[in-house]
Amino acid sequence: MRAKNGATRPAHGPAAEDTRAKLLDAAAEIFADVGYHRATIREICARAGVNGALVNYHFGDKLELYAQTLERLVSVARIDAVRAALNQKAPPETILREAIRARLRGVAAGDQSGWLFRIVAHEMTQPTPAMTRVVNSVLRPLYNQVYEIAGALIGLPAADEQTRLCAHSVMGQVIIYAFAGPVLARLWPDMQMTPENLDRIANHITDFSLAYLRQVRGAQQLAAKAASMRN
Amino acid sequence: MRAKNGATRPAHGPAAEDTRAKLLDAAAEIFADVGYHRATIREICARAGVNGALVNYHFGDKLELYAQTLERLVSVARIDAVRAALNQKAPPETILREAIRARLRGVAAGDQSGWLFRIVAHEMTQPTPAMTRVVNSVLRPLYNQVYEIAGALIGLPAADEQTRLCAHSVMGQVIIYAFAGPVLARLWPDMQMTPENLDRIANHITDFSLAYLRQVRGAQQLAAKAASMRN
Amino acid sequence: MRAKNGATRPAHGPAAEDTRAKLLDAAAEIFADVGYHRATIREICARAGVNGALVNYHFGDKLELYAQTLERLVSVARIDAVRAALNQKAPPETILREAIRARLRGVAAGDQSGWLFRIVAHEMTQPTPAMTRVVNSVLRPLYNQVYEIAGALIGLPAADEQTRLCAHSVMGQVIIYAFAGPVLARLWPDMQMTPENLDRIANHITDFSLAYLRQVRGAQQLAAKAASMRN
Amino acid sequence: MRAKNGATRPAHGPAAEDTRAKLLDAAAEIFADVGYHRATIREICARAGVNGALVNYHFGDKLELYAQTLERLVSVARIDAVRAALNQKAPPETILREAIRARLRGVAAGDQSGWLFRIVAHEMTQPTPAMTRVVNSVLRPLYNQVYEIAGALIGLPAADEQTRLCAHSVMGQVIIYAFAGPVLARLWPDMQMTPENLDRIANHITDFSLAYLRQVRGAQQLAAKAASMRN
DNA sequence: AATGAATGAGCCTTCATTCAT
DNA sequence: GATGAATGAAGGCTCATTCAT
Repeated sequence: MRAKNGATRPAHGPAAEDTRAKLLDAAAEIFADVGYHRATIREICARAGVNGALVNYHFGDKLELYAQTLERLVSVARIDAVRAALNQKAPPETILREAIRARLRGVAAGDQSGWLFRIVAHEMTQPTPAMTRVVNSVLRPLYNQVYEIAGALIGLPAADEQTRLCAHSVMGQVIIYAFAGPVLARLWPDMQMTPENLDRIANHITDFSLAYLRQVRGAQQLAAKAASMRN
Repeated sequence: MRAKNGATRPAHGPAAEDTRAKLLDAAAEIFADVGYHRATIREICARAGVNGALVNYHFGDKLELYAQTLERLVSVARIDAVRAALNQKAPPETILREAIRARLRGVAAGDQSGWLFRIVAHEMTQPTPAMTRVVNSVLRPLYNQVYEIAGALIGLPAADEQTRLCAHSVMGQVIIYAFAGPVLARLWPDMQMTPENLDRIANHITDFSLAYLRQVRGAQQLAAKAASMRN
Repeated sequence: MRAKNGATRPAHGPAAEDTRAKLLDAAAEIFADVGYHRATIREICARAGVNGALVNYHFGDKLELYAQTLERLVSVARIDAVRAALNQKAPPETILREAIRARLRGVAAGDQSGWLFRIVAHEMTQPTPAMTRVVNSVLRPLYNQVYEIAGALIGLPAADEQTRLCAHSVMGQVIIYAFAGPVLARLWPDMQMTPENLDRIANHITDFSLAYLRQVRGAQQLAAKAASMRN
Repeated sequence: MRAKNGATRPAHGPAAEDTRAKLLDAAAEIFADVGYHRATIREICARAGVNGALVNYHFGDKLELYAQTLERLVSVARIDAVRAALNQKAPPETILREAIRARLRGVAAGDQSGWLFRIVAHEMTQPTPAMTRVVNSVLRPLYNQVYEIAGALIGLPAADEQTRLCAHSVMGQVIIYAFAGPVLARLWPDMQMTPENLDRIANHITDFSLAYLRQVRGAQQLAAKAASMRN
């Protein structure tokens, strides 16, 4: 009835599902707090209020718990993203602004919405054996999404190097708030992470980025026109 | 003979000073690599080539070693910064470009130049009890420096909120490369962190940032002129 | 509903009997493979294809499962032995050769025929609390059988000390192959335990033993004749 | 200062050597008793009267402690063997008798002399990752020694298959007493393992074996003579 | 009769720290 | 000043066993 490799999970009843959910919740919170390596199974079980051997019973080992915690957060995030994408026939600049705002809000909220992002932050400085999975299932989709938006804004393919550099510039501005929660709070005490302030930050990041993106788009259009006139 | 809190250190001669230096060097390298929590005293002593009990003898405990490692890196960095500032009568745009380039190079270099920055990156995701000291002695000066440059570029005081937001935007773009070494390598395999590529990235970040900064400066100058005309 | 000591077993119908049988089969195989201590209930249940709690339900604990596994193997072996004895009006030398051959084949065969012998081998180096039962129900009958054969061959009572020593000599030669599977394979790689080689080994052991046994019988007969002449 | 792989041992002072010796003694006794897998570091340290983390400090891990325990026992045994071989200009039959007697005495003695043999017995039924080392350093020399004696007795090379089978027959008779200590005691309570009884057993095994060995030698000599006459 | 779930003890190992010389 | 040795507290994991349906 082990679950190693995630290959064969126990057929589980409602009671087990409840315990698993409690564990995954507690794990997500603690992994987001201190990362994979510093998180202890004991503490996760304690926070979940269950016996310390149940991680092994339900997930096989710590790494599998971590992986499934990630998967769960990813699937939740994906659902949110889809829902968000549905009503986005808006122009790409608006999409960018909304995406940045949404991400920042998630970061600051103590709840589930920011956990994934903070876990990724830990994974970046302290890679785990699950790094490949994290990259493929979390980071790559996230980056691809930003590549698309950036590409649309500057009129270049998503795979273009300039597109990527722009995407990284946008991501970097956002990610720093995901990383640096407690540190920023001490460094910058007069800037509480209230919803209002977060919105101002989000707007700033958007404006900051658009200044360059529009400039590139303009140059791009000029070059395209010149090329078409030459033909 | 304990040294906790730096209060009472063992009386020391030149031999002790040498050992301390070796330990601080080794510690800086390892703390930069894996952060405070994953670093082990054993490995630090091994790399320093000294007995495993000497950290406790000279520094009292691991945390104090960490703190003094930071202090040392900070003082070195300060000296470098001062030296760098001396021959910088250059325009602020050039200073910005050079600062970004230097920071990025330090990140990728295995040597001392990036250690402090990488330790700060770890501290952001995994704060230690020394966080306050890190913030005050490392991050605040670093940010102040960037505030100054950004303020000069946009024609606003360093303490202005918009100046700060701009500084954070610049920092964020740089910091992501300090964090994400192994992850970025997997995510973006065709972009090796060679010196050439790093320079291209540095230039991109500078251009990306300047687009907005110049725009703000322009608006600022217009507003100032309008204000002066009104008077 | 506990079954410790075999005293109070759960009342059972045919379904239960089937489960018990599957468990006893799986247990025999695994106990023969790795012995009592290294065998895990989980693996036994997995091989039996039943729920992991059923060992405790049907047998109370691991030790009782072990004991009943032994009892079952013993009773099977006894039936076989009786059947074998029926068509053995052969001379004792032939019986000895056949017995040795059968035992050796059982040792190498993955099947049921060698399980009991291999469990006894484990019990010898790693006695369990069931040792007394093993000795009384398995080893003593086995040895008695060999005592009889040896006694018949040398013309002395089964209980005679010399008979016993001879029996041990025969047993020892056979048992080493029951023990030492993997080790012998590494020590003596060119001697694969194929059926042909096992038969050669069996014949060697028989010849080796008969050389002494016949010699004793000869001396015995001489002594008897001398004694009868004296009377 | 770790000792993993046995490659780099700490340079150690007398105090450490004492602790190591206590640990190796306790380990040998317990490994001989219950084998590698069932032995616990806790119990070994308890019997040695030292802290439970010292196995790790001095040996790195349990397996390395096991390996060094073996090495030590082997070297002691080798010294004894050499000493024994020195005054053996005796005929091979005498050597055989003495070898068997010595081995049996070691088996029954509660002391160091039998530990190695009993550990090997465990290794045979429960191979450890150190099996290769055990085979090469303990079993192979032991077997080679017996091969030599057996070859000398029957006039065939040590590597001949018949020589090997004979050697195994001799070994098997001895080994059973090494294996089966507690079991034999219960099976055969009237045969206490007193020195006198052990000597009688040793003599029996020798006589039992010589009966066949002499017979083979005789046949061998006849065959050789016949061959030489034909030429 | 059976099952999934839960439990607690125990094991090996790692680590920062302390002791004695 | 420095060293080897020693210590105790966790940490992850396994296992036999028990509980509640």
